[in-house]
Amino acid sequence: MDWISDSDDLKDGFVNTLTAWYEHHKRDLPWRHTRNPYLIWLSEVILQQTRVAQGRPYYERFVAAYPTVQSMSDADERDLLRLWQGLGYYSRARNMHRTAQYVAGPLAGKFPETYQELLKLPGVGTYTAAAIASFSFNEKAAVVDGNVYRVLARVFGVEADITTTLAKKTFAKLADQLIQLSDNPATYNQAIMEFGAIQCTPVSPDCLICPLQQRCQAYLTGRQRELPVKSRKNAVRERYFNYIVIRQGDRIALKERTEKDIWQHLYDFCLIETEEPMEAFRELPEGAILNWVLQEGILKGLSDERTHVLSHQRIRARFWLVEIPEGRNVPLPDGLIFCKPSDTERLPKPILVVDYLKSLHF
DNA sequence: AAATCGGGGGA
DNA sequence: TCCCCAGATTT
Repeated sequence: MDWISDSDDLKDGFVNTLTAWYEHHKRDLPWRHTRNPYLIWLSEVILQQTRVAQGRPYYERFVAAYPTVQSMSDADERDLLRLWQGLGYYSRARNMHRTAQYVAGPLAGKFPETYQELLKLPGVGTYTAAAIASFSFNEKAAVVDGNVYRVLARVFGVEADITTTLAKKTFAKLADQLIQLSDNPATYNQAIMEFGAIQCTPVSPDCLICPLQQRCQAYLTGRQRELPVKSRKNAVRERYFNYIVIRQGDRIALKERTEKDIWQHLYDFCLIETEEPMEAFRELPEGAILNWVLQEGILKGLSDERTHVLSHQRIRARFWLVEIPEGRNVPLPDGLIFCKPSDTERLPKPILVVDYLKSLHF
């Protein structure tokens, strides 16, 4: 009886080839020296939508600052955000803190050990749950990330649009079939992602020395550039940020961002957003308090327009530095608070603000 | 199902 | 420029 179909044979070769390839090509990365689920989880959250080269130094700093889930649970959330500064997608840091508190508290320090249980943690979705379940506990849970979409789409010639729900299910099913054939799901999951990151890259994959070359639908039909199929392109919104940087002595007025917008719980300056570039800030229809600040203050400088690009927004920012004379007691608008240099340094801020503050020292 | 959430780096 | 990165959550 033919209980192994051609298709299964192909898949088996794929799994074995990738696993063998990995043993010879894997990078030496810090989170590959442990099975500690806390450290694996920490690395995976940091690496969500983040390149290894960018995330690695953050991982090192987080491990040094918070070596255990208990220590992270005990941390001030602002300190976590400050350490996260520059990584982007800041809700990851807050979800990370919530998970740390949940594990350290109700779970008594014991990390969940199965895919289904891991999935319940804040900030842990299908990818991260599969990663922890396999890397730490060797569960046959298939990771499906950007690398996996690309490798599977090319090798197996899957033309489904990866932005659609149906395609996600198709890829997840294929990935699940594949990992069932593996003797070591932890290694296989690492292997397919590493292969996508190093060999089967988005642009100009290194097909000439590819061990899957003669089994790759994309290579055999010259469609490496067309696969995977990804339709949706992001509309970029234009925004104009006019920052009033209120300074008195060495203190600067900062404000926590609390609205439902980018950079939640990070700190920036007094912000006036406009639909068009603003030239004369003294004519703004704003609150009386701000007007008083602007009248009492002395305009010390106006920065060039800086463009800050996010995935869905292009922000044009200008910074108006307003000096309040020492000794004068000027009430600040809404949530603004004067911060001494050490506090300004300690608070989490968007890179746009960090860069401006650096330029201020000259 | 689609929108939203950062910042950086490679080609 | 454009693409996309060890995605998750909200709308």
